[in-house]
Amino acid sequence: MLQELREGYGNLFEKGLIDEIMQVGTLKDVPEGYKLMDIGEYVKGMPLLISGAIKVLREDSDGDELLLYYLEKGDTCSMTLTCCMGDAKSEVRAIAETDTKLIMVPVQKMEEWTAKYRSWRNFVFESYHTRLNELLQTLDSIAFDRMDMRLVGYLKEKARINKEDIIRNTHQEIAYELHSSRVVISRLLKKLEQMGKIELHRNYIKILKL
Amino acid sequence: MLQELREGYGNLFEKGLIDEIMQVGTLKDVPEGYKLMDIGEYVKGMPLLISGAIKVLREDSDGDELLLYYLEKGDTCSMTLTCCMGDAKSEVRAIAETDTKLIMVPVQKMEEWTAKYRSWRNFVFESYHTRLNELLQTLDSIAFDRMDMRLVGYLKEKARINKEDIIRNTHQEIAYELHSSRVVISRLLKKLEQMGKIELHRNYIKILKL
DNA sequence: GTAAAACAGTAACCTAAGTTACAGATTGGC
DNA sequence: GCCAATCTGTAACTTAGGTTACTGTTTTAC
Repeated sequence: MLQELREGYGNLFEKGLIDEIMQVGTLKDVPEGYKLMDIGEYVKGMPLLISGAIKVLREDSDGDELLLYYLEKGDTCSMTLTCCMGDAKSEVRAIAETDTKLIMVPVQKMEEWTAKYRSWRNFVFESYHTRLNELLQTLDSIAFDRMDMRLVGYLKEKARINKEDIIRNTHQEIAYELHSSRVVISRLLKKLEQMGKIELHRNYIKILKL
Repeated sequence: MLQELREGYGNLFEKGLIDEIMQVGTLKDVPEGYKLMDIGEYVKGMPLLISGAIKVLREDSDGDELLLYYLEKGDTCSMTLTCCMGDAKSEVRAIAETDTKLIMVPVQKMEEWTAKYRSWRNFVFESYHTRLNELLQTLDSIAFDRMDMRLVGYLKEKARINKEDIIRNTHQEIAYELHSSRVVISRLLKKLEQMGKIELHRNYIKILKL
């Protein structure tokens, strides 16, 4: 675990903090598709991502989903952060987008470290900052962009996160995450294909130039 | 200032912190409509609200606006919080919705107090928590609700914030904050009037039962 | 191998909401 | 008082995107 910690957080955290994390943290490997957290669940630990990616989703009362953002190496879940203090329930769902390696830290340490370690404070606030901004960007795209632009953004981001130019999803799955319908997504994807920007296949999409 | 501080934050903050705020904070009265912060500006101070309300808005590249949420007594701006650590620019605009009284605290104290005072840490995290959740609710309403529902929610919230059942705004102003067009808002408002839920007048709307 | 399920393409249609245009009423400046 | 600006109401039209329905193809289960 020490190696992973040093690699991802070594230049962020001071020595003492690294030691403490080593003592109370547990290294976990989660497979793609694994549900790390669901809406209404209580938060038990705080994840520090080492590798892979986690998608964070919102769901409304009818069960409609909406992708909020991805967490990557060096990120942590700010939703978790807020929940640690009061023992509040999660407002979001978190699912491993790829195979993911992370360190779980018990929430009890949060408060203590915030007082004790400057680097931890910085990390926590930095984390809030990026997460809030990503949430704002998601909100922007929903409020201001049309579906075709949102779809292009989605494909780009997904390709970046998965580090390949192939999106291994059905149209239906994409529709879920963008909170649209399968027919609409198929329609727009077909347009993108006709523009020569992507190539459509069964169960996957090849990105040419977006 | 001491009285205001005790009233709004007395049971939240410990004695030492109250003293420090007294030393470095400045009490300010801002009139309705005053712009406290704009997009791209650097954050200089952190507001602790005593009375009144502040609306927080997002703007896209075309200048289209969108109301995010209101800040009230006991609230602070979490955008400011994140900005304090790194010296980042503001991502949002903040305008006094009503005449507002607040205490401005220089951002330099943030870091120090977070380490020093337990009550300050709790306040900061609590603040993040509520703000993130409000942002999520705003996002929900944009992603999942139709404009008529959003309008009803807007009127309700505005009435609550202003503590009266009269909304002193033109249809155009409402359209801006909901990121819609005047004609659409007029249309929907007329429907609400026909349902007996509101009463329309020039420059104001009377809420009957929503 | 065969039946069932999953996936994608497409057409026809519907609706919420944005746009343009214009008219009448009220208000404010002078 | 008078003109200009502001505010609201309404009609006609457009469009993005959601819905339903029905293909044919590929994959999976048995």
